[in-house]
Amino acid sequence: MLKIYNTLTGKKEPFEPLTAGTVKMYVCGVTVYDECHLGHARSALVFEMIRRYLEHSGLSVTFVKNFTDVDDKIINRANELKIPWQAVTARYIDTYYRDMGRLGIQPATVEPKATEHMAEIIALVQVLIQKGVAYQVNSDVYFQVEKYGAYGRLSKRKLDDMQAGARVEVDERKRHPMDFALWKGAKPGEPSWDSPWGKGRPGWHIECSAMSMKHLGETFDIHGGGADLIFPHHENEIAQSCGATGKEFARYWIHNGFVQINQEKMSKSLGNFFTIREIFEKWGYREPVTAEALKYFLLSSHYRSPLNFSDQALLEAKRALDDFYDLFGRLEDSPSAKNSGKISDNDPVRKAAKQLPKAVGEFGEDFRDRMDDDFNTPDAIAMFHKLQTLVNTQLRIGFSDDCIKARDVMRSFGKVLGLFQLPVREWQFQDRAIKLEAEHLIPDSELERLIVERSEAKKRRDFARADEIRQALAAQGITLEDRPDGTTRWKR
RNA sequence: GGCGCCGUACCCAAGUGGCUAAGGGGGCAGUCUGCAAAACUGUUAUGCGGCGGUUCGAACCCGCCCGGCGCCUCCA
Repeated sequence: MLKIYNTLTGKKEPFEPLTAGTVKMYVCGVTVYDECHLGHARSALVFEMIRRYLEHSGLSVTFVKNFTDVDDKIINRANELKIPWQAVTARYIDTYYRDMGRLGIQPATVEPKATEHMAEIIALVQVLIQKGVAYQVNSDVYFQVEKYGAYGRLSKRKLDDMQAGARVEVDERKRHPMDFALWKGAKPGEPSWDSPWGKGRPGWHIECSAMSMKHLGETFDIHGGGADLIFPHHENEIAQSCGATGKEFARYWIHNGFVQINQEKMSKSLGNFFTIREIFEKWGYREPVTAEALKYFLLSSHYRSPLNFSDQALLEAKRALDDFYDLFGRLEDSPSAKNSGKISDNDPVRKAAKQLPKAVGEFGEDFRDRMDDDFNTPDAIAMFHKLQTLVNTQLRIGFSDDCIKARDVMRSFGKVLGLFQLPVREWQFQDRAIKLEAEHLIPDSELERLIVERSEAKKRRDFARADEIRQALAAQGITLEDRPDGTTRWKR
């Protein structure tokens, strides 16, 4: 039974979709005024993992992820760049898809844009006015928070508490300082749409209410986003949506934790962020390799925890994956290789290897147990490591079919996490600086020639020459491994 | 000021009432190897920020304290 931590209740709850067998989920996407940074990558990856796991569990998932493409920040950016605001949104929607593509993130089922839902937005604002929970001031429309009794439920705060310390601009036109804009009248030159209140544009939160209700219905299962959206964005979405329909809005609220740099939140305002593009460009590996290292890194801590990013942390992730791909590679190269001569029958290795079939057989169930516990990906990843060790242990004795079964299990369940999907030959093993040099210095044909020469040198016991070749290659980032069957493997 | 989260080994990180506190990295010692590499084995927290309390029993619950972070303003 899947349990999900629900921000609304502050508890892990059994997940029971509204309609058995299906899940309707909405995740706040990006406001397209700048390039995505690692924080966006985490959010995207976390919810992709959740979606995949739900699908893996046999549920049919409708996943909606929006673009907010009208907003003050977009207008500001357009002014800065002296280009039309539509050019800003078009540019950053492109870079969004470029970055998500690099990360290997699939598109959502529906990816609606705010600008394409003006009719729904305006209709929703009208309903709120009719219901008496919103009011018009000149060409603006505000939501009246005091009319919504449960305001503050999601973010666990009271209107009175917020008043006390909030640095709210004094706006005499608002009936309560926390009232927020549903519709903003347009100044000359700003993007605008016709409405009953004159030309204007939607406030920040209303587009998500309109789009989620249009594509998923008035009540749906999961609503997600970064933890910084809890207040005010999601709180206001709930107020608007429930205010309009009188029904429950989203039933489970899922929020991912922040990416941090030196223990501080990565954010635009602090200026301590890395864009996804920067990471891919600076890191030096091919994109699928960098993407997988990022995924491993981001999923190796729980989705709700803060996660400190550093070059070293990413390298650790990369190295962990090296070991998995190395194992996959050894299974492909010569699965018939035997190495059992030196292992006696009562060696502990033999006993340990006996656990492999059981571990393979129970992997699926164990995986489900851990993922069912609020998507415990770090615990799930630990299982992969355990299985990896068991396969390696078995390989010390000799190849068995269970090794292949284990590999298939790892690759198949790895798919849920977006891991272990690359062909081994596309993985890159050595550190990037060395690798970049090596690519230019040694052609494969020359490499093969040296390996043959070394192997001949070894045969005539000319170890000096053999070592000379090994060291020369090592200097260029190529590692040689002599295998039990007499062949030599190399890794860059 | 209000609300909330977190503090587990050298580093990263699971575990939230009950067998010897997962897993990874690193270190050390072995096995294997012509030498290596890789892999495997053992080892590295009588203790989970501190002090009290509840309990037969707590890293896990309660209280206080110390330290860090977040939200309350745009933010994934």
